[in-house]
Amino acid sequence: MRVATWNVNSVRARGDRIAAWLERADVDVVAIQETKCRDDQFPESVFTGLGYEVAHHGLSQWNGVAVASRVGLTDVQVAFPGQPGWGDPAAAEARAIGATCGGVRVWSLYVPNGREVDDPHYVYKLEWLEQLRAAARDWLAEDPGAQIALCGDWNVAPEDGDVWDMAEFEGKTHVTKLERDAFRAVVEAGYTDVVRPHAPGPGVYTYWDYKGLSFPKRKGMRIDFLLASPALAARVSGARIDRDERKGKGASDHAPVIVELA
DNA sequence: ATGGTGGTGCCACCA
Repeated sequence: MRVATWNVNSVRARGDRIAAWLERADVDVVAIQETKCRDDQFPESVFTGLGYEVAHHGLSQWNGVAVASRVGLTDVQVAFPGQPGWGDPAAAEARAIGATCGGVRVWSLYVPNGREVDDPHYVYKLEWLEQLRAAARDWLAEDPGAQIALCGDWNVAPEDGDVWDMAEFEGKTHVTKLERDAFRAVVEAGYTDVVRPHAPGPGVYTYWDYKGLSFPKRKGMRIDFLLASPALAARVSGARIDRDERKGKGASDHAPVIVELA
């Protein structure tokens, strides 16, 4: 079985490209982030036309997450328990959806960006990661043998080698100690980054800004991860970042990340 | 040498 995570940066602007990638990559399950649409705008046929079932959660033109699967899709859950909200009054944004696919509990997660270190969105980001950690810890406490995949755009570069130049990130988000601590806390709750051993850095990225020719200049960041519970991590036989999908006209600014399960 | 979205016809917001 093959499971992927991909921030598509608009499912409507990239329907053809997503369909072509699904055919090429031959994945069984894909967790998608940044669909940038409401449920009533979601182009289901992109997925159903290729034999996938799909569950989407989108509330506006911002955020939006989905899980598509051709190995079954049941027990769809929108938001994780305790997921923090944003706004006044605080309301959960469309940043998390879970579904069981082929025996694996798949979560598609879009961690808040944080914007600037002195921005309220940064505090929100840290709280969001902390509550995700608590929820993920509880899932494993309930069933230590559960196969759980925490897939998504984490908006954190956990290691210095996960950005092209640490000097350029002085005082910036994605690399601060608090963000890295929050990410590591999820790992320490029992969830392993199963891609890094198969795609070691430094200089191995999943995201390249559209601005300033970042991709050809190899100025990227590794911020998309698939973290696996112990029972799922034990099944991982390979993983790769599909850097080629970042090439050409109409690409998302994120590359898909693919994990192979035995 | 940025791109997506939505409300308006270029600009604001988000990344």
